[in-house]
Amino acid sequence: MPKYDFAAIENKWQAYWAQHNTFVQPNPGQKGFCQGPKFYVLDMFPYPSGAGLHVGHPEGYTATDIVARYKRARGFNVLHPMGYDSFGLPAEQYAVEHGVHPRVTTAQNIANIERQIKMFGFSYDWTRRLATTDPDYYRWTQWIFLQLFNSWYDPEAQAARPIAELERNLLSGQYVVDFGGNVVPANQAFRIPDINLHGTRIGELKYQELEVDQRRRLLDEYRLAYQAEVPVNWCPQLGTVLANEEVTNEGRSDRGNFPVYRRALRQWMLRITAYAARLEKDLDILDWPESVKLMQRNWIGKSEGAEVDFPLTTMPDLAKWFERRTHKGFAAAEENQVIRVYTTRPDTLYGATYMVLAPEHPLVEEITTAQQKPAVQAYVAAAANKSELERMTEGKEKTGVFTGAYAVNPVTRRNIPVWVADYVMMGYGTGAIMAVPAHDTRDLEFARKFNLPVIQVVQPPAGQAWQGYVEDGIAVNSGPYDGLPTPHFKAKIAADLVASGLGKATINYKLRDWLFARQRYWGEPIPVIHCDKCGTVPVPDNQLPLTLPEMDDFTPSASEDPNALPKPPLAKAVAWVSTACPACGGPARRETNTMPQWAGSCWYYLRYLDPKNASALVDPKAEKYWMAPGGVDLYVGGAEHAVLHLLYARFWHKALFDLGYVSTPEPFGKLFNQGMIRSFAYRDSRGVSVAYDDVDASGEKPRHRQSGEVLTESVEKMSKSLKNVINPDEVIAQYGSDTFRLYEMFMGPLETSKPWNTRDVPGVHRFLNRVWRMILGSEDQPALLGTAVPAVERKDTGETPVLPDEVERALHKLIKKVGEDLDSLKFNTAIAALMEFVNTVYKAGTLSPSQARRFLLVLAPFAPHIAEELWQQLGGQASLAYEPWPQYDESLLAQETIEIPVQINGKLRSRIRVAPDAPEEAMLAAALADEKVAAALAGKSLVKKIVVPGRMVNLVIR
RNA sequence: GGCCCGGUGGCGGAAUUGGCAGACGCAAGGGAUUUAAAAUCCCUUGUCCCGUUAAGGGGCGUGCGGGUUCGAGUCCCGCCCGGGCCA
Repeated sequence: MPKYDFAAIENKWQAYWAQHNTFVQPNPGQKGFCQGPKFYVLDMFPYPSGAGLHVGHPEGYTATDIVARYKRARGFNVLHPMGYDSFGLPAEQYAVEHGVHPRVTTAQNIANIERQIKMFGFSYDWTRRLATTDPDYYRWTQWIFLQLFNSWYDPEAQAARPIAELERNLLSGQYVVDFGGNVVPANQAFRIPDINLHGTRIGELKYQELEVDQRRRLLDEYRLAYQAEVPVNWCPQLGTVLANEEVTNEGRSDRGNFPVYRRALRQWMLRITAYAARLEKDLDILDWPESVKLMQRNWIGKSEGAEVDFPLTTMPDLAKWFERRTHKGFAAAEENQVIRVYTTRPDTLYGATYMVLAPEHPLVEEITTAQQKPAVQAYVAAAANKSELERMTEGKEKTGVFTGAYAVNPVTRRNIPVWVADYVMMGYGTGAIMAVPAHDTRDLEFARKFNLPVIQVVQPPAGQAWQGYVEDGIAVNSGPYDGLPTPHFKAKIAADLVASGLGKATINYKLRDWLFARQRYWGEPIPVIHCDKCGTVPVPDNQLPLTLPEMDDFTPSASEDPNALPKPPLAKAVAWVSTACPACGGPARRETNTMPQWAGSCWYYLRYLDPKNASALVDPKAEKYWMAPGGVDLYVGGAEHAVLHLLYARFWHKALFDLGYVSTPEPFGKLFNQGMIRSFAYRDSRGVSVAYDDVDASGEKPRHRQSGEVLTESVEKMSKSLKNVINPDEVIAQYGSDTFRLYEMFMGPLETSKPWNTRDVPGVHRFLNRVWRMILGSEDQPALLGTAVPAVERKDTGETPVLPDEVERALHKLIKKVGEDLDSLKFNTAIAALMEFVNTVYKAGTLSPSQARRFLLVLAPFAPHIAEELWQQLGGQASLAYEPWPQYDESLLAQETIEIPVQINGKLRSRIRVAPDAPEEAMLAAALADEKVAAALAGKSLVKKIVVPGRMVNLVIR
């Protein structure tokens, strides 16, 4: 009989599957589609780096492939696609360093990574393959961007709506524009303060009363994709702005380690903040790891508190102002001469002894006294250079400057000083705070440093110091509120603030709008055109995709000068930039920023559904079939995407949902994070890393192969510098991909991080060899496969039925166990069960052809190549991929008798055999009849008897 | 500093969620087969003690200390260590 020649077998079956289109899955309405339930199982697609795959990639891919194959056997139509996230900074950097066009390197990298992926024999439907750099793909990325550009978030509908609707509502007078430039429903307009600083009535404006360019700017302010002057991480030497996560803790660029500066630059933004509430709330309906939900919740950062207005002492006729507020209520927009703060602790209002404005706060300039001006200006200028991270870091010495101005604490009516300090962020809340040093850590540090008063307003539980106590307690020094517990106080004062028109309960989010522009070449061009006459105009639909211009020099303009302005590489493509305005036909300029790397991955799961559609991003019929009701049925990937990718994709999906392009509120119903595969790293006494191949691990302690020196061993992330990277190509060459798949799944639970141990690989390989010999035998060993059939299979021949043999029973147990384990993604224990079954067969010495075939069907999801080959050897005419999953018979699993432990005083003393369904009394009787138990009981009194039917007996004696 | 995971033999890890701790695999040891080796097959293997050998028997064991319970790897309290996220 032939040996198990894994290389030949794996090549043969991979070619077979490709030739026969075994895993091509048609859409509803297409040729070959069969009605049935669907299962969409998705991998986080890889970034095709020059280094190719590492062993972490195939871990998730193998898990999803096993599920995909299992679900096919269970009769599902399975969507299992793969593609490439191929735009982005690393490709461009690589291209710059090697002097090749990114398109070329990207194509090479994709070819290499696809070759590697195909070695594993994954059952992807390769006809659905996509890359985010394909113009056919990013045409629709650009299209979605324009949908966002052409939409606004309607606060009444709580949904994205076409911007044309907003304009219609403004024209009809349903909405008006208040003097702060905000769109307000007309029926709420009376809330707008109708007196300005100079005492003249200004009221609200009708849209029609605005100039044309004012109207345009107003609408632009409300788009989901908009431009704004925002503080960004500007890295002149890379020539681009960076996302926060691309900046190190030291305030340098992740790539290249160049200095990064805070600059206010005009940038494209996406209004993800409009979706904060829904992104937070809908986490509840998702079957995701709690840790990921928690991270998203923290990132969104929902907090409940209150906005409170503090008038400045320069307010003319303060008493009148308070009186007016009582009549008119809380102002919708901020008023002049008033500082509006956001606080999560309105119950500490009586302890507010000073206020702080963020350095960027517009009031800083206005309220600073002449005397304080130089100091404040210098401070604001210095703060502008600091990164947010630097400013937020706790424990850092607090800094700040007094503005010279005073505000009135609205409840104590005392004057309190207004400071400017960089520990307050403009982007959070209102950019201003009331400081309660007694009960806020940062305020206390600040107050101590600048000698500001500290007043206790919360009584902590006995034994705790009140200074710096930030938890809930009982109110003190708070006038009429004294004695109230914190939660009651919060509720009461919120109502009271509303009544006096001084504040209102507010929900606030930490989430910021998404900076959506990079000064880069290798990204999707933002499809808009700037016209001096018409403003920002979208590229017309029929001109999409807007492709990247051919350029020889796509390096960004780097500069040592921190004040240099961004010059995106696309600006150098002069002919491409200059174009005609689609609206007026006049001369106009193309946008030269490109989209960030996250853009393409925000919606790729939708394009897989209908990847070749030229007239829509996805056909609605295909979308409904594959996505309804809960979206992707299983999404597997690394935890590093817990926040950003998954949050951005959810945001786009919700916007597309609002606009009617998708039918589910969430994209990914079930998410699973695979753990990281790490590996042993070895260092010698000098701390120098020693390569895996140079380590002799056969002795007590790992030693250097050449020098014999004892090495220290640790488990680390795989990295070049630690010389502990495992290359999947080599493992597959030596053992085959079935072994590789099996090993990665056998290492431990999918979700935990585990160390790769090459020494363990032969173990699973040995198992596959045992399977092979079990069915086909070897040169010097006959196969265990016999022609005899077990009793259950003989039933219909009329012979006397005998009890099912142990192999048959073991097989039913196996089928049940593997099914259950696959449903809960416990691959390691499923494989252990497969091994146990084979061990049983070796002990029994025989199995029938039918048993062998059923075993192969259960093995197939894990090790598909060997399963197909043996299936064919047993007479199978076609691939087993669509053979139904074998059934098991519960009654065969029931055993005649089971062994039950008997404990005396909680210690195991004996075992008895009883029927599985033996009643308590029978179990007790059997236990008491046991020799050892009787011996233990002799001379003692039985105090208590605990009998758990089918499980155990415990006797308490004294 | 806060929050969230985790800590089980020489190693990776099992353990119907409160009911026989250590499934399965690796490594190690012994045996069979072989001229020999590889491969293969079978057996042993948490640890300590008693038993001359033996059959047997017992104590201790899931990071540490306490608690709840007839019974704790699993639940509660306090600590130690490792990882992740946020600061």
